[in-house]
Amino acid sequence: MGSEGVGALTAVAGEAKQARRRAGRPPQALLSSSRITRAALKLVGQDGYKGLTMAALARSLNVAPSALYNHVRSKQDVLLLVEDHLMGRVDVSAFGTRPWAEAVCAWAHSYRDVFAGHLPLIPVIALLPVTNAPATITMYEAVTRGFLDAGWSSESVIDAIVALESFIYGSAYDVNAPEDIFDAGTLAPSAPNFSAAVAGRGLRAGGPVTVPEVNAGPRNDADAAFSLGLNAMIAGLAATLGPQG
Amino acid sequence: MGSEGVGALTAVAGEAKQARRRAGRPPQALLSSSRITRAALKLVGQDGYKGLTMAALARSLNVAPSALYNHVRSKQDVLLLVEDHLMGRVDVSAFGTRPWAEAVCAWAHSYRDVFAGHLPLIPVIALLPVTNAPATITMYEAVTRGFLDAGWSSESVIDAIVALESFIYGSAYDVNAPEDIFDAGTLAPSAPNFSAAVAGRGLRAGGPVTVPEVNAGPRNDADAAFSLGLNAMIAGLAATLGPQG
DNA sequence: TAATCTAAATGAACGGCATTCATTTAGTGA
DNA sequence: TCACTAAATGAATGCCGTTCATTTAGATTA
Repeated sequence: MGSEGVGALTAVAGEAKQARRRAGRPPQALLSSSRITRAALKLVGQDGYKGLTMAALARSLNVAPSALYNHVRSKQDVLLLVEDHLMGRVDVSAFGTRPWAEAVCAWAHSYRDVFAGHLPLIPVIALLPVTNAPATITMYEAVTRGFLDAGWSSESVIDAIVALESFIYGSAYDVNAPEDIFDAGTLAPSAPNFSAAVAGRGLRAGGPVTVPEVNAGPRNDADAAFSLGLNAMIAGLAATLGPQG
Repeated sequence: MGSEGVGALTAVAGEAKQARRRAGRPPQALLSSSRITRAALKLVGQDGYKGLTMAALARSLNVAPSALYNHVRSKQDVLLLVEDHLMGRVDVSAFGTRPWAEAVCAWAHSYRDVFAGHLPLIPVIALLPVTNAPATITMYEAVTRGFLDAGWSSESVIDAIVALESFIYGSAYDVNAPEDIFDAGTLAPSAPNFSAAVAGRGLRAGGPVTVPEVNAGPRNDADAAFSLGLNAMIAGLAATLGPQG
């Protein structure tokens, strides 16, 4: 019964070449939402989202593709599962322990960093209702509390959060932009100011590529633009809050 | 020769049921980048991006799907063509005629409005190099000039533009979010502050759904969040600019 | 306990998709 | 005139998400 029945017909050493399971409901359920979520996340970690296909997901769970549809209505459902799981990794701990501006800053950075590695989920977050996405709702609750505690009115919190989120989503894309995204190529002469500004970008303290270090993972420009925009928006929002409560 | 050869075998009245063209290079080229772009745009206007397939595109141009690949390397190329065309619709005219903050505001609104109807292009804009996207480069040049004229340094313009663009992309998604995106459903009790704030959203001057009018096209909440965030970021950026030039 | 219902698996399809390739034809330059 | 290249057709490929009939096992009910 509990023997897991991993019997290969002729168990060749090592290679987990599973025996073909015969049709019909198995004694122990092979699939569940959380198993599917974990497998999907693992697949994405290996091959990215191009590797996340229903067939590959099924194979990684040692199951026929059609079996997935007993637990999930569509591939979108899988994406929603993954999205909600990842939302649990967004750090909201600064709300309640740090002042509002700092907390927003920490939350936003964490949020962006989590989803910069999961761009195909952004349309899912931005467009799908949060119903049945418990971790997502938990995150929103924590952030809302942080805003209310800082003096925000109930009527304007959501707009402020949405504005910040919009910026975060766009910034997550930017993290994945190639280094030469603003390379005008042969058309550079027709856009002299722009080209010069692109060339002069990152002439910041610390230099551009002067210090290779370990090459700093993602692009450094993206971080600079993110910090600039985030600080600006936080300051601007704080100013909005000030006069009228 | 120049007769266009639209000869149906038995020309039944009206219905443009084209005769099958025989294989081989036609006397007059049937395709070009601009024809492909226009056809793609028309298709998208009719059926949205789900309707934009290479097969449908070919059919609308009265051509075999494989013929497209003589003018375009991939479907991504088609998307890039469309993207660059649309970028020409983004209004940059306020730069040079209005003060910086106003110009940025007008540009950002126009930018968001154009691409809110073309969400699948956002990954294309955000991730693909601008090389060979002349209208896009032209847009950036105008915006860069506007920033430089307002006193921005060449080293920080691009970061500021990228920050604003990130916000714009995210906001374009938000325009398309369903009304009930923040509906927590059965989990609402577990997130009381959030749920209350969602319910209290849009209790602004003018009311929420009090005045149906023509139902105002896209969601009103999206506009409120966009304005709030945009004004905040513009104010914050202007403050950054002030002290250090 | 027997009969029925439902949950969860298989495996064979399906239609749609982007893309490739061999082939054909027409213009172009040596 | 002859090669070369550009631009079309049409058949084929492989992948992908999804559906459906079928099978088996557990759960519920008579």
